[in-house]
Amino acid sequence: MMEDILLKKGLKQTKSRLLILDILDKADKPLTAEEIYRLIQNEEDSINLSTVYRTLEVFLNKNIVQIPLMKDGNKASYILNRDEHHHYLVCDKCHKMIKIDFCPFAEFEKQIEQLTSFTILKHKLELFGICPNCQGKTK
Amino acid sequence: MMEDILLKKGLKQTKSRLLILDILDKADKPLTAEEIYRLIQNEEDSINLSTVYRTLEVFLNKNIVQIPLMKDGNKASYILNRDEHHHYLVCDKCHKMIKIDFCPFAEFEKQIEQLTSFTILKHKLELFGICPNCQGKTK
DNA sequence: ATGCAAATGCAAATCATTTGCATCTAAAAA
DNA sequence: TTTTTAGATGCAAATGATTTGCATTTGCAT
Repeated sequence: MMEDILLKKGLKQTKSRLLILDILDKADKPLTAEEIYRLIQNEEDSINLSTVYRTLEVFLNKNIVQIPLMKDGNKASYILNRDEHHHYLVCDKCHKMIKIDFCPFAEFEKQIEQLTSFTILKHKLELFGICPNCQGKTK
Repeated sequence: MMEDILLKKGLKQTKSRLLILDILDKADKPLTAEEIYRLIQNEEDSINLSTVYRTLEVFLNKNIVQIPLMKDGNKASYILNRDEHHHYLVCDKCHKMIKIDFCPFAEFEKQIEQLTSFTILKHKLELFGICPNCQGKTK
């Protein structure tokens, strides 16, 4: 389960880390540091916002989380690193976000490696469009 | 040419705008506001950093520029919106950045539209890896 | 040439994120 | 189990990117 990951990565098991892992595990969308902080406050527990930032930084270095996109283009948002690979599609009007469970870039990456001699480690893809609800609306 | 774009978009022709357009036109990599500001200072001309930000915001709204990626994950960087479509590959070690001139996303886009009922307007793809020079180096 | 809306410079404000430092705590050592 | 200590946390202040208020200037339509 989720808690074991701290042991596996050689990290101390602290209240903050367990809370943040739990929040991320339950989330189905990327969350910003601020959002994680607020969600933890909602559960009567309380940890400091800098602790959230510091914890996320540790998790990032240990590959426990990743930042698939910048919310509103300016806030890092985090998801747990699961084995699945997916991307997000965001509505330009209402900002609704949905997960896209497949990705056509595996093939592409090989081509790029041959072309550039880089070793490709990862990619970030963000999709933007208009959701069904907002289509037809003026603005 | 480049200058006409202001007329076409119904924007006043000012020194700042022309300078910024010129810098972006000559650039072969995305530039941050700060970088544009510095490059303009180097050419003996001088405009204010807030003007750079305000100008880029106007250009963004008029689709004259786009932000293909966040430099170092935290600074918006801008390129001119040309008709070509491309992406960038960044070395995780030395941060060298190269342009990738093709993108297999067109077919994928249709599938996503059918799957989600969204209308896809654009996508951002960032590639990360290790460049030939840095391969084999320890850190 | 004139007038005005829009653009600019400058300084201060804002917002996300980071950091210094004193204190606390998980987990290794005794 | 108690002791020890490196690492984690809280709090407040600092930082860095970006935005904004306001007085002044400038492009361009009349």
